[in-house]
Amino acid sequence: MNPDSTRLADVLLPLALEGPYSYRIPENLTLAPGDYVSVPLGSRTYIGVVWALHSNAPASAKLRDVITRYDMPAMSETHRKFVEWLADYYVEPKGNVLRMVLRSPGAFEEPRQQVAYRASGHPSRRMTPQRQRVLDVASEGFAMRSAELAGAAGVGTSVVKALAKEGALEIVGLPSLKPFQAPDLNAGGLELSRQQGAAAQELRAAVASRSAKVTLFDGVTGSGKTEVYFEAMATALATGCQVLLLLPEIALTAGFISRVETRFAAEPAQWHSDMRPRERERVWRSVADGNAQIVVGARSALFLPWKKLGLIVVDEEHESAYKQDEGVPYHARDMAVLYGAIGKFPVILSSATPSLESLVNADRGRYAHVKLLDRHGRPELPEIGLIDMRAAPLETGAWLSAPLVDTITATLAAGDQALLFLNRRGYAPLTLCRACGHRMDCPNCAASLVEHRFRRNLMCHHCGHMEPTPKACPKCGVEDKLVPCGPGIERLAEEAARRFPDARIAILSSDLARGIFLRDIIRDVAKGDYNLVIGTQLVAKGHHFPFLTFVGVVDADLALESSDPRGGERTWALMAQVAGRSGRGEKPGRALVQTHMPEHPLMQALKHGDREGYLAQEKLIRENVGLPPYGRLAAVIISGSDPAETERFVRQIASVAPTGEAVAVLGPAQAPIHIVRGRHRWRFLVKAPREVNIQAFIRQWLKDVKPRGSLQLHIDVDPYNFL
DNA sequence: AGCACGCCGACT
DNA sequence: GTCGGCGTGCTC
Repeated sequence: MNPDSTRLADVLLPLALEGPYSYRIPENLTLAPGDYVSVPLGSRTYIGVVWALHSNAPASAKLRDVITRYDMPAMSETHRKFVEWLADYYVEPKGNVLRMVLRSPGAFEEPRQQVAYRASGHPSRRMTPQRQRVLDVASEGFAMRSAELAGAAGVGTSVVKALAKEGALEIVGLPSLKPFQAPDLNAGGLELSRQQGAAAQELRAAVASRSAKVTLFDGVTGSGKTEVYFEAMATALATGCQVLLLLPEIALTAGFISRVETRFAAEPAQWHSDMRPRERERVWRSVADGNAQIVVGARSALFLPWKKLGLIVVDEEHESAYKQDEGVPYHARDMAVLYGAIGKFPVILSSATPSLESLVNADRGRYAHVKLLDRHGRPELPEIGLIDMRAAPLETGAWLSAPLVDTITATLAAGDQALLFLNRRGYAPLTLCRACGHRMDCPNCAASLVEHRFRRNLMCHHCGHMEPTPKACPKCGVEDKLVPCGPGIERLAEEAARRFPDARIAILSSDLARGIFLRDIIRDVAKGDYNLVIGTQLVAKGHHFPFLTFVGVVDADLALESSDPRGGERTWALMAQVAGRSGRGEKPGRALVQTHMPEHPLMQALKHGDREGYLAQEKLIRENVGLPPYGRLAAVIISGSDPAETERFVRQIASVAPTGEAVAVLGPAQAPIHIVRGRHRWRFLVKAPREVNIQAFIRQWLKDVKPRGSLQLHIDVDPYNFL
């Protein structure tokens, strides 16, 4: 017997499989753990990763052969461990996690040679003006692709083709994937203030320690955190490591990229959901072979096949956008910390309003804590005043109280810019029939439809269902009796136009009328073309409006009213960010907040700029009830299309829940929006002390539970919404 | 994720 | 009597 015939490779496949499958290694192949291979499975072939090598055949399996090994650097042991630990932490099949790594299928195909053209020096036999222009452009020396060349000469690609055929243009092969330039570590560093210099020194020291040290970098908006962590990145790059700068998807803007580019005199690799396959492939391969040294990316950039990652910076670490809620529900900030622990490299978490989780980790001494104050020596928040809405009666159809209106009038009169913030898209969140009382609800969800006047329709914010706004009530048929209830940003704009007829109003919302681009509006606002800005959540994120001196918050109670225990944390971060939009120029900023509960500790803390007091209170509440970060939490979510069948399944799961341990299983309860996309949703919450392995508990509980038919079961470890 | 096997409704 | 719906389960 040939001893080689017993060489086996365990290959992990990007499928919902718990573990790898074994394959025979053909004699002409040499494999090592981490190699990317293609293997047969059923009637198809898949790309997988060699997880282990061994020689003892599993008893039952009918083994097949590995087909090929891809000529690509192997996945590092650190990265493989990362996949395993992540799968384990989120109670997810390893193969599902691998699938997130193999998100660039093009990277495994033979790289197509790109064809470019250059003037050969031979003239064309039949010169035309078009041909002359193409040759003029082509003679400038750079080889260009046909579309670029034709575009620059203002002709069609057929002219280029014809010249190439004649020999007047010669074909050159371009390197199939353009390499990334190496960063220049000393390029565009700005002069740092003394404060910033000290913070940079601390971060550099953390990076230089080359250990799994996590630093919470806590700096006021406008304090120049970015420039400071750039220095830490330079330190890491100097040791020959790759650096990942994670941003919430929405913050990945051209403006931010150009700051990185200026600092390091090289365009960083970018990674986000909206990339073309070719660029995706380029970045994936460049990360694998180490050519891409700096990657600026959204959360999924964690899964790039890092050759030698040496630092992760998580900007805006408190952002809920880091929590993925489809597929594998991972939290990118937490997984960045996990990667650092496995790869033994530092991680920097940066925020002006850090999450309670990170702050408590800093308190416990698990994270280092570096603070940075405002450059102008301003307090953390601008002056925030409260308007007690119980004492400020509103006319029907109006949402702006007299003090708010007066302040805006004064602000505009002074030639300054004001912002009105309302975290609600559309015109009105609710539409009722005044004749019969019918409410316009989504046919697929247990939620009301939101009227959007710009788009002239009613829309469900949970499933995307849309229907034209009807004239007559669909229930009783009476016309013109449908009335909008409550404000959305579009309706607020209407009121503002009425009250401030001379204002130049800009509306910043994710759904605008067709043909209007958010980017253009944001630019014009920053230029001062508008003096009253009305916006939803997205105005809160990082835009710099130098002329803005006043912010009015129309309804500060929205997040607090929901019974989600994180409502307070969210409200604080949102208020701090929104209020922080004002006073970024020369003049100090001011904010007024409309609330029905001015005596609420959070509102009082906002008024007094007392973050520490608010945090102490919030920590106390969480600690008393054992919520994160003082306890562990996981949600078990069951959904199904048939209500009775779903409930039966839920009861069955409830009946096998282990009891009497330190772990509490709360529920089942219907989810807050109990029908979404026609699926009925229930949820259990599992609450455990920090020292308990909650994943093991859930695995044990659900090991024999099999959702059948339309039923689905999802496990969400560290759910973002507690309720 | 595919794809095949399997058991219940409307057709040549 | 068959064609085919997609529910279930397996793939090294």
